[in-house]
Formats: sequence, C-alpha cells, structure tokens
Amino acid sequence: MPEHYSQQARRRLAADLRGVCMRVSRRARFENTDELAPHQFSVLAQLEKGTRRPVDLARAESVSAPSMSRTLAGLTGAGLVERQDDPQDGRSALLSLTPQGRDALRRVRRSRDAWMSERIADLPDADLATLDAARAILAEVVAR
Amino acid sequence: MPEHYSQQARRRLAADLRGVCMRVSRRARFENTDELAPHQFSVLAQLEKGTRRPVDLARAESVSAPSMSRTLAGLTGAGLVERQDDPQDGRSALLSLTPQGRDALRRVRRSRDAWMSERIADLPDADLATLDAARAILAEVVAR
DNA sequence: TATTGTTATACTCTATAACTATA
DNA sequence: TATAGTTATAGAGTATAACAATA
Repeated sequence: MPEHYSQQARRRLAADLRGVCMRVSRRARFENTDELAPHQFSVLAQLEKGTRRPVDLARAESVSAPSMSRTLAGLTGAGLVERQDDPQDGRSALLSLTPQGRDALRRVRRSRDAWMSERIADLPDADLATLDAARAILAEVVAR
Repeated sequence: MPEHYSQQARRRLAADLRGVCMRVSRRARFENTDELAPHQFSVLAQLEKGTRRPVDLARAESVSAPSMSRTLAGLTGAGLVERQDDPQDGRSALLSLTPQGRDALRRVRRSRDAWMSERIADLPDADLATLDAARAILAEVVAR
C-alpha cells in the first residue's frame, strides 16, 4: 500500500474499487431472485422510509409515471403494498408497506446478507477491521 | 473498530458492507446508461476474455439460447461484435469483439470510473490506503 | 394552466416450444 | 439421439401520447 496516492494511483484505485463493489453487488443480487423482481424490491425499500405518493416513487426510481402505476398495481395485488386516499390531494394516493411487504424485504435482505456473511466468515479480525473501516468511508462517500 | 468480531458483529458487518457495495454499484451503473444496455455490456465483457460461442455466452449470462441469439443479433447489427463460422462445429459460430465493441466497453467503464474517482478525490491518503486494503480483501473474497 | 394518475399502444428483454442442421 | 442455433409466440417492464380529475 503506497503512503502517498498520485493522481494516477487514485484513478486506478477508484476503478478497482468500483469493480469489486459491482462484483459483490452482482453476486449478492443473485440470491433469492424469485422472491422479488429488482424494481419491486426498490419500491418496497423506498416505502420502508415512510408513506409515499406514486409520483414520488416514480421520481425516486427514475421511471415514468405509467411504469410506476403498473408496478404498484402488481405490488398491491400481491398484498405487499397498501393504498390509501391522500387527504391532502384528491388526485393522489398514499402507498405504504403491509406486514407482508416488510417480510418480503426482510427475506431478500437476509438471503443476500447470508451470502456476504459466508464470504467473510473465515477472515481474521484484522481483515474485518479493515473492511469495517472501508465500509464507513464508503458510506460517507456514497451519501454525498 | 472492535479488536475481536463476535458472530453477531460479523453478521452486522457483512450486511452493512453488502449494502454499501450495492449502493456504490447502483450509482456507478447509472453513469452512461445510453451507451449500452446492461445485458449488452455483460456480453461484451465476456467476449473481452476471448472468442465465445453463443451457447457459452448464454450459460455464462444465465439466459436462454433464444435470448442470447437476439442479444447477439443486436450487437452484431450495431457493429460491436463479429461473427465467424466455428471450424470445430458446423452448427455453431464464434463471436468476438470488434474495435468498436472494445471502444464501447471502454467508454462505459471510463464513465463509471470517473464517477468513483470524483467520490474519493478529496479523501486523505490514510483513507485511500484503507480502501485499497479493503479492495484487495474483497477481491479475494468474491473470487471464491 | 399545471399536476397527478390512468389507459392505450408499442418496443425490448425474457422465456418456452417447435423446428432445422450438425455431431 | 443429443446438441447448437433460430424462429414463433407470449409475458413482463419500460416508454410516450392521450385522457380524466384535481389543484
């Protein structure tokens, strides 16, 4: 590990770090693919933060309003999401997670976490400390 | 950072680490989405390793033979992939990257890397060293 | 007049089934 | 008989355009 990172070394580190994160992500995402489709998982994760309107969800997920409309129809039909009238705006609606929706989210996450846990199970404490520190740095960096 | 990681601490670390990797991946993937669709990018990345038959690509990408057939038709039509007869097997074909295919891969990667570079640009050398060490550990861990 | 949401329609990626050609 | 690949067809997710209802 160099003591000082040149511009070029930073670029190489960025590329390698991105690559390994994407490989981790790809592998983890392959766990429990039957439970929820990716776009469904994303919407449920948004609703976990609190009640949202369809237009909010469409913007947060970068999809069109009609696409979100269909996705929400599927999720409410499956009993994972609940729909209420918006008391503030007669055109709109408020979506929220049902207990089944929460359970589905939890099951998918548990599968992905189990995969990651197995990966790091045999690492020495020193490596875990390094990963722990990196996790904190990355969390800051991605939050920007 | 704890000196010893309990079973529970390992599970929590695994979950948090997975989460941050998936966030990094998600953000990086959003760069340059117009250049190549995800399934196209994946196939080009496979072909970067060398010439492949359609059946090999379908297996590697976990898609059906007809799906790969369509994807390859699109890529050859766009001039990103080249098709040759397989001298070993008259039923099959050999696909390889064209220079344009290589360029497309490079452009997408460059966009993603640029995003990551910007994220870590202002970090002190100590943080970069931590990320560097974590990158090496994760690369080992994912390769298994 | 702008915003929210849905319906109508079409395009793409995915799949399975059926078919041709070769091993 | 099994394998490689394509074509036919259908289902799901996405989009834009057009529409209804409300702000």
